[in-house]
Amino acid sequence: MDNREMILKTAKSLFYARGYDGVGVQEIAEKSGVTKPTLYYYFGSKKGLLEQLLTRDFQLLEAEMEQATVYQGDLRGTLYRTARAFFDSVSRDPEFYLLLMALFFSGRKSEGFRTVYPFLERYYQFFVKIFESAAGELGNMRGRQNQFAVSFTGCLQFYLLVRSRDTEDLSSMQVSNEEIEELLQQFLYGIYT
Amino acid sequence: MDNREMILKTAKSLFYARGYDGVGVQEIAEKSGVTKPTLYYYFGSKKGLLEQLLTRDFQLLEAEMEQATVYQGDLRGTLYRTARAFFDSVSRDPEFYLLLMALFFSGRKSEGFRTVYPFLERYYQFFVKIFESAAGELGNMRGRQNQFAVSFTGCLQFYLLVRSRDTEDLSSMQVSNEEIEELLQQFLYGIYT
DNA sequence: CTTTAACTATACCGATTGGTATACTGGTAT
DNA sequence: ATACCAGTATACCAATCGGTATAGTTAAAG
Repeated sequence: MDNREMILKTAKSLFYARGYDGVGVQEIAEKSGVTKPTLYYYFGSKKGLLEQLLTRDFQLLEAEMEQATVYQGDLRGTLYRTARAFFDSVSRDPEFYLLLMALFFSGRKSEGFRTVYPFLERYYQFFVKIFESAAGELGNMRGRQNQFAVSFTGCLQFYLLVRSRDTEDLSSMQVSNEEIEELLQQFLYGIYT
Repeated sequence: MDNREMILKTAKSLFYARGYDGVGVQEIAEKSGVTKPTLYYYFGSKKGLLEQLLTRDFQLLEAEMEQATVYQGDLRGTLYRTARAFFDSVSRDPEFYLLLMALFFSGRKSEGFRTVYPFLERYYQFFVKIFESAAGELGNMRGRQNQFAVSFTGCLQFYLLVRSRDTEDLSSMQVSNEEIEELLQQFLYGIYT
């Protein structure tokens, strides 16, 4: 693995564990086996490092979401594929996903938040698009696409969160098809089923 | 307002805006109109400051949740009161609530997370309790209390989150009774209603 | 009048922060 | 042979980090 790659990998892991502001450039360089000027040669600044990290890992995430969220006349099926893609993405790289969440919830005026915001905004649009496409199936939405998108992502997020609460080993954070079905059932028909 | 109070207030506001790790003790002291030793006299450490801040503001939050979550033979009513109390708490002190979220999602090995975790664990139990009390109404839960609690809090959280995304002015983050009814409807009976 | 305790300021600590000036390396193109 | 260039290391910068030793200052209690 070349130095650039090594730095990105180390940074992701450290940012995940102790937060963007909690980790110094010095430590990232050391644990990557390089010196600071090398890091600054590639990334220019600490913010630049985060940006390139996000840009790279978001490409995978978006590519998967792109094809999972294609509406094929069946809301439930689309949501299922989306949820499946979502959980797969996360279990492939849990550190990255939890880093995203941390950055999203960090202070609105922090560098971390401002850097991650445009990425997450685009990501969120995939979910909105699903419900917009399903307008025929859902009847008059009265602008509720956003509410649906929010509560669906909310379900996914928090399902994951509680999972990660118990399991210290993130790599085993697999979500089964049956669990997705249950989650979907509740989302579509409520808890009285 | 005395110094201690002033420090707590300033710290909350700064931690909210730029994150626990993103704010130095120096700045908190300065903006509170005191010097660092004064701050350390009262709180002992930066972590101590955060702890006392959480302890104080959590008392209000818990007191409200305590009475809102009392089950009175009616799940929907209980959830309604809980949601109402939740949104009221948040709109009374949005900075505090968003600080909680930020800390919760911050790296598992960060000081901020470790400090806030026990508080949030207790908070979450209020939601679990609701669904446990409603066992008679919901039939065999097959251990799904947690899943319900998670997805309910998830709905609340993300409803709020998207609200706060658009409105820069947090103080106007009021959620109407009608909105709560809609949210509840969806949670209980799904989106096909 | 003095002791005590709560509180606050001056001035400092070593360590770390993000970032850089400068020089050097190895390989490649002319 | 030489000029160039991507990449790397040594050594440094001012500023800030969390935290503290010490010396007041103030007001109430004995």
